[in-house]
Amino acid sequence: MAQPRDIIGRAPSLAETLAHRLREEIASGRLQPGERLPTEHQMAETYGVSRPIVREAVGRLKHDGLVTTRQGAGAFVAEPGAASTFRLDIADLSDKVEMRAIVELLMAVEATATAHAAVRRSDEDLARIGAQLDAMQDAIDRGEPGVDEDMAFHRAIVEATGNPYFRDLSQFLDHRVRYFIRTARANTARLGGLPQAVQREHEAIFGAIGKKDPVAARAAAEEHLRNAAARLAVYLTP
Amino acid sequence: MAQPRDIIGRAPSLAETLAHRLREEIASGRLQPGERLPTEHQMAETYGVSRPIVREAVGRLKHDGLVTTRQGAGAFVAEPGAASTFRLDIADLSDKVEMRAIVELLMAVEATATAHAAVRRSDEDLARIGAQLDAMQDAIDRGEPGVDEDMAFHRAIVEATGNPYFRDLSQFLDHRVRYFIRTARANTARLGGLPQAVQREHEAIFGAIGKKDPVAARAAAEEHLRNAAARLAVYLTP
DNA sequence: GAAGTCCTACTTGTCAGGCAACTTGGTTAT
DNA sequence: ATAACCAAGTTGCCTGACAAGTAGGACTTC
Repeated sequence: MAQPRDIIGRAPSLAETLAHRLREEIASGRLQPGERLPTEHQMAETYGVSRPIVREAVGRLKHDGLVTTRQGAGAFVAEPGAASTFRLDIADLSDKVEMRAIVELLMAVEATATAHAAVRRSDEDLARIGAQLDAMQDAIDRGEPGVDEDMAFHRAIVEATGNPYFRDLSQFLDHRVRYFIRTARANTARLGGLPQAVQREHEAIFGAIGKKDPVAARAAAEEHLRNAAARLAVYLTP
Repeated sequence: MAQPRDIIGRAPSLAETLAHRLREEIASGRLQPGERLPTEHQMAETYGVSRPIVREAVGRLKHDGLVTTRQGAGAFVAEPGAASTFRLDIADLSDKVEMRAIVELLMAVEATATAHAAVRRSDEDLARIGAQLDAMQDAIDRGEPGVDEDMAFHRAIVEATGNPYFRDLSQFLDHRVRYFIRTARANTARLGGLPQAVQREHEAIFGAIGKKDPVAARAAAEEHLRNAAARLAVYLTP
């Protein structure tokens, strides 16, 4: 079986490789929904691996909701939509186009989340957001970049939406973007650009949420993310 | 080891159960990033399962990017942000609140995608979208609900964004919502309500994209999804 | 005494074989 | 013809083992 390299250059396990192949078989439609997969013994033979490896690979697809297994009956590919995971594998971490696409998605989610937060936030939510804003200001005054405080500020906002899926997806994308930047350019700790500029944008967002103005909140969030993307761009290859 | 039931009532595999526990350990912070997990032998003993089961569980976390393993060294929990999958596990399929939260997220993604499509669409994109619109009309004329055509119409739009992440997430959420409705209420084939009403909303979206008007496109998409959510609500428990 | 080298215990990756639980389809008995 | 039954096949799980790689201590050498 072919042994492709992962993004770090390490050889993935046999199970990972086989899972990837099966995933492609399903995605391409060569394995139709409802169709039964070959038995574990057959797959073990055709791919030249042992049965535990096949089990591990099938287990991952099952984990992702792509197949279901019935003891004694076999493994069947699930219908599209049964998949319970959204996979965000980025080909080239340092590619500007890729990063722009991700940030664009983050912008859509977080801008809408901010608008929702403006409408639904309780006074306690607002207080929590304000506290994080102050914490960030304190960090800036101490001369720190305030990365953690920055993240906590945004987290407090998406928490205020009251929609756990918004919160989780937003956090996921946010972490992902920051992580990629960090690995692509390990030098800079200042992810958000000049802290003062970031803080002013944060204050605009906070103000809109305080006034319960969803349109202004969305606009402020979009402006903030647009600027953040522009600041990040300098770290990326053209 | 406790054997919880999954949403369908089947007992998940031991590996799935263990993976879930480890996932919680990480999410809760009891296992800090960079920290080493117990060895497979230790985990096998403490959880009362065999090593292959532990391997399968750890393999899934590795698959999701939550841990990394180094042969001879051990398994280490990755830093937040390294996770490459976004999980969308819904507790209660027929719960109105859950469904509303999901649809709200879908609305954010798809409305923004529609706005982007309006700005960036090529003439070929527009033609493809129009073709799907016509196909849906044909299906309606034949007295069919046109579910597949409906999905194809939306797919053509998100394709036109030129952003694969928008496309994939949109498709994922769309599939997910339709799937849940289908399983929660297996009776109805007409997911979208009256086809004529759906079609009129589709035409509004198409018109806005044709005029390259992002604001109108967003509004039309939001209107469409709001109505779709309202139509779905009758199938759900209060 | 300090530095470098080697070696051993440990950990993960993989394999082989086997038993239990379950499904399925055909066979047999009624 | 129908119902009960059985046997082959499949997944779920386990034990035991070996190979490959890591890490830390012991040993040698300067």
